[in-house]
Amino acid sequence: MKEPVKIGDVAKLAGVSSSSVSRALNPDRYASEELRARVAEAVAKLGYEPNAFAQSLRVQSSRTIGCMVSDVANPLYAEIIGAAEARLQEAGYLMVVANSQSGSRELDLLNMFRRRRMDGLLVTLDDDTREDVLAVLKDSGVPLVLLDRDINLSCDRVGVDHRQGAYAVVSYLLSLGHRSILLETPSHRVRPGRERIAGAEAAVRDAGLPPSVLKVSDHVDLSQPHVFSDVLQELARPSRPTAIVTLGTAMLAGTLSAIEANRLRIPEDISVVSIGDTTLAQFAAPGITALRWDLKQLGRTAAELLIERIEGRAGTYRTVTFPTELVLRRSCVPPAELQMGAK
Amino acid sequence: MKEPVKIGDVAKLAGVSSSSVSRALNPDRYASEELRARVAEAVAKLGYEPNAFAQSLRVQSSRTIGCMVSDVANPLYAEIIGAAEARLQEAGYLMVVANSQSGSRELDLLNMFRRRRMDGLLVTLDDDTREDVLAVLKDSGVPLVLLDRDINLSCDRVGVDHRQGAYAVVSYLLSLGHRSILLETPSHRVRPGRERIAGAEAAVRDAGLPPSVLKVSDHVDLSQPHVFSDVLQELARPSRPTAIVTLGTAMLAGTLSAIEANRLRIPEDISVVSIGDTTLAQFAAPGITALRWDLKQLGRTAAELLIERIEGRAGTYRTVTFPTELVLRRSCVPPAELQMGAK
DNA sequence: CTGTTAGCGCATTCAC
DNA sequence: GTGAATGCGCTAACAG
Repeated sequence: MKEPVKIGDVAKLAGVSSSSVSRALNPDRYASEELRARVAEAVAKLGYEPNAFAQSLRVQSSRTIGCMVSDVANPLYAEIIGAAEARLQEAGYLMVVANSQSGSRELDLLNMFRRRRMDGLLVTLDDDTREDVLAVLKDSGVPLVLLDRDINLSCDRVGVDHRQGAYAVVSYLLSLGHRSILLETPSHRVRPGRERIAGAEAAVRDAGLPPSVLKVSDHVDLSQPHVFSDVLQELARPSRPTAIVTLGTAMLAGTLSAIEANRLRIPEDISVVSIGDTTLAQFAAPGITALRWDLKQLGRTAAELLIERIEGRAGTYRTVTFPTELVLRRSCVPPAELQMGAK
Repeated sequence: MKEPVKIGDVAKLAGVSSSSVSRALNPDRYASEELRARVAEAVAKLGYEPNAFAQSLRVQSSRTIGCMVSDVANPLYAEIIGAAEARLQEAGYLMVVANSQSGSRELDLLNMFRRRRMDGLLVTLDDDTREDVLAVLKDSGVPLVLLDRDINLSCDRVGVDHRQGAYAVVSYLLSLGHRSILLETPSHRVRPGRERIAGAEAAVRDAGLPPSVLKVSDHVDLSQPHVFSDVLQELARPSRPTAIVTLGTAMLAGTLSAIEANRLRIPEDISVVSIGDTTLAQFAAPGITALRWDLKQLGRTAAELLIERIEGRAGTYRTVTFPTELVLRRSCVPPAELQMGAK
């Protein structure tokens, strides 16, 4: 391997004390121009990089933030993380990212973060109601930004207006004449699930229709095979849904497979709406009407709030909620019994 | 915030010295059962978490590995990263992930990693040929696993057999009768690009056909809009391709958009193959024939190689290459002029 | 088996 | 403006 060059080596080469090197390297501290120049030269020659541990130990700040999500590979998260990381980089922070494996590792990970004295946390829990996780989070002692979660904690939040979004989606389907709608969503254990369900139910209510119009199937396991078998089952019922609303991730893939397996055609036999405008929704056959929101902006904002809080530039806790927009494609038409013309 | 409890506090409460606490907390070190018990109790009562900086400073190991990719949100990377992170977690490592923003930040990030004394690196460069980046990598002094890159460095590697894959894809298209194939791929600045191009060219050669059968369009910008306009242009030529091969990421999305914008039908008017079996390829209209490889296994293996190397259990440098498999779907048929029957 | 001492590499007092 | 001493929290020698 290599020799780790330390501040003393630089000092020796530059013919100054190590405190001078430290000062020369720190922009907002006294140091003559000449000293800075000599130090810079020595640093370059030696390829010196300060040891961040020693710095952190001294300064009590790691310039690292921890990010915990249930699954990094979920495209909805990946986009957010990418944008957040970019913003953090600009501000000189590094980001640690950790999969909580659908919640099972949340406690361990949070403790890991604590040991490393993360300056801040970007978190999306797998279950808003787990008291033990909440407790750890509460006395973690560092700024926290919640990603689309709603737990009883003093912290900043960014989220999506899923309620309004689901309301819009379901209203749209009702207006087309659908009276048997299946909503496939993550469970009410997390905010998006709860809000979505509430929004969908409100739409039915406001339309003066009975609750039975809406069937909610909420999942903890969001994987493609799991959703596949669930939708398959729903399609097998005598009163099968005429429209399905589902997340635009692997859940949409599972749903589309199940529809295909049943030899149903979209939209003639069944309408589909994707929650989240993924490339999958855009290019599926046919294009899937989707609820869109700005993932990049969300990630960036989360990072922004966190940075401001860490650097003491933030006041009262803020909640930024992003609106959604319904993108119409060809996957939705009135239910078969209302369709006129050919067939 | 909160009071940071340190080892001394635990020692005091347990009525022992801080070295005893340290020992009691470290499994492979002498300590009586009674001591361990008392310390454990004090730790629990105080909610003590050792300061990882102090530990790292002392032990000269961060138990953190740095991962740098051009874009975390690229589903092909996201999957790999997720799997690698899971394996690293098992081994007690945390993973820092950083976007190199298509290469522009590689140098900075590598230096950041060095400051933090990462125990190992998982890296995929944006350009295999940049000498400055290579130099930094070379004397980074820590174990490195290259993800599908091929640079002149002593390190472990995991990769995909893109050459064989591209060979298979192009051979297949040629066998269908295509004589004008467009390959959309990342540039020859990176291994996958080079290998792919070489494999495709070999397939043409081995079929005894002239090189002009294959048109390679290699990109540095892999974004959807960029590929869209490129493909649009290619489709506008008098001798437009009868088959397109493209990456299954945003590039595929861009390609499909361009085809759609041209009102061409897949596969009647044009055949399409996706390199990488993404959900997009699976559910596009119609299903896109795709080249598949095991991303999860690749990520996991990368982590594995790195861990073994860090822990001194590795000998000579290894290169693990994953095979590809062609998944046939409905997006490929003989070119229009060879099709019989209707139309 | 346990307590005492020292030092990991750096930033920061305090003198000069 | 710069150098000498001190300590961030921890683990590893060394004694006992």
